[in-house]
Amino acid sequence: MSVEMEVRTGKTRLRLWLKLLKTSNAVETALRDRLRTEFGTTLPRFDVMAALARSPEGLKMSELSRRLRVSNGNVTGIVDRLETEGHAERRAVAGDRRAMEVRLTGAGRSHFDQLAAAHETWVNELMGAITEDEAVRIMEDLDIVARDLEETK
Amino acid sequence: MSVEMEVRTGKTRLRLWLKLLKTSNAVETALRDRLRTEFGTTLPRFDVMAALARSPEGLKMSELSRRLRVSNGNVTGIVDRLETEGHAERRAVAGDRRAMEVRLTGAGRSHFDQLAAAHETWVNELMGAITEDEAVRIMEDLDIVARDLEETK
DNA sequence: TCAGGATATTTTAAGCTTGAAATAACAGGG
DNA sequence: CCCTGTTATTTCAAGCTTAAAATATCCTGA
Repeated sequence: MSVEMEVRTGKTRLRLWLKLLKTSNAVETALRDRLRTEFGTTLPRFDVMAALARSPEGLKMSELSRRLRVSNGNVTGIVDRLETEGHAERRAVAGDRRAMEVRLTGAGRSHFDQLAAAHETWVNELMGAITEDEAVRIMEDLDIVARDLEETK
Repeated sequence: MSVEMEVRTGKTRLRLWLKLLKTSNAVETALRDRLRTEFGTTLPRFDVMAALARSPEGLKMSELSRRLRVSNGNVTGIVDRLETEGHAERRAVAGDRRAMEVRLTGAGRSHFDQLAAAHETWVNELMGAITEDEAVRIMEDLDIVARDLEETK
């Protein structure tokens, strides 16, 4: 590859990254706004509830932290708020006094079901411009980026 | 389109969104970490410096806020820190006592040049898996999503 | 001129985020 | 049984982020 080509490739990737960032921030902001105005909640709380909804038997704080790829201290604060709202609860883990198991309450579960339905509708609407084939193609590309990143780390 | 197709399309778009979010968060985290460990700075400060670097004549706070699409109050805090570091400075605007013009200092400019070079290298490395053609294709798709979003808003 | 609306910026309160330090409890070897 | 290293969680300090309120200034039409 010529020097000129390398330079162009470089700039193209930088441009791609900037557009990727801008678009995903814009979509994320739209979702955040709707969660806030229509349901009075936040994306982090939604993410935690989604993880809990997938594990009705409950998850330990550290497991939640690992799955969501956020710090332990972060999860503490978000679960605190969910607990205050009555959407989640902590319970002691039998046989390990260090650990706490978190699960959705009944109210949390029905609240989440509403959120999840609205969320899926919004995403379909926001990403409506992308065809099924393109979506698959892009996901394959992103998979490689994500895998490279995982390996490097 | 059949009901089954619609359902599948929906799930594909949701999956695409989740992957898009995950990948861009992962890339962003990698960039953040490197800015922190190698240069002791942050992505928001880098973004502000990048905007200032493009306008050597200076930018008003509100103009900075508009270009970066972040709140006014946010810009206030970031510029405060850049100023403390000696990388940016505020100056009164002739003829409008409400406004402040921000610009990079000499030190800020040379610091930014280093950051920008490293940043471009990192992005090339992180996005290396994507070919030039694919990059162009994805950018076109994302453009439509971004444009739809802009219109809706 | 001056009242009222618009504009520029900062302040404030609340929440999210991290990395690092602090607590507490567990588990295994000696 | 105790020492030591590990694991689970919380606390802390700092920074980013927003929306909304507060300040200060500008501008325009009556």
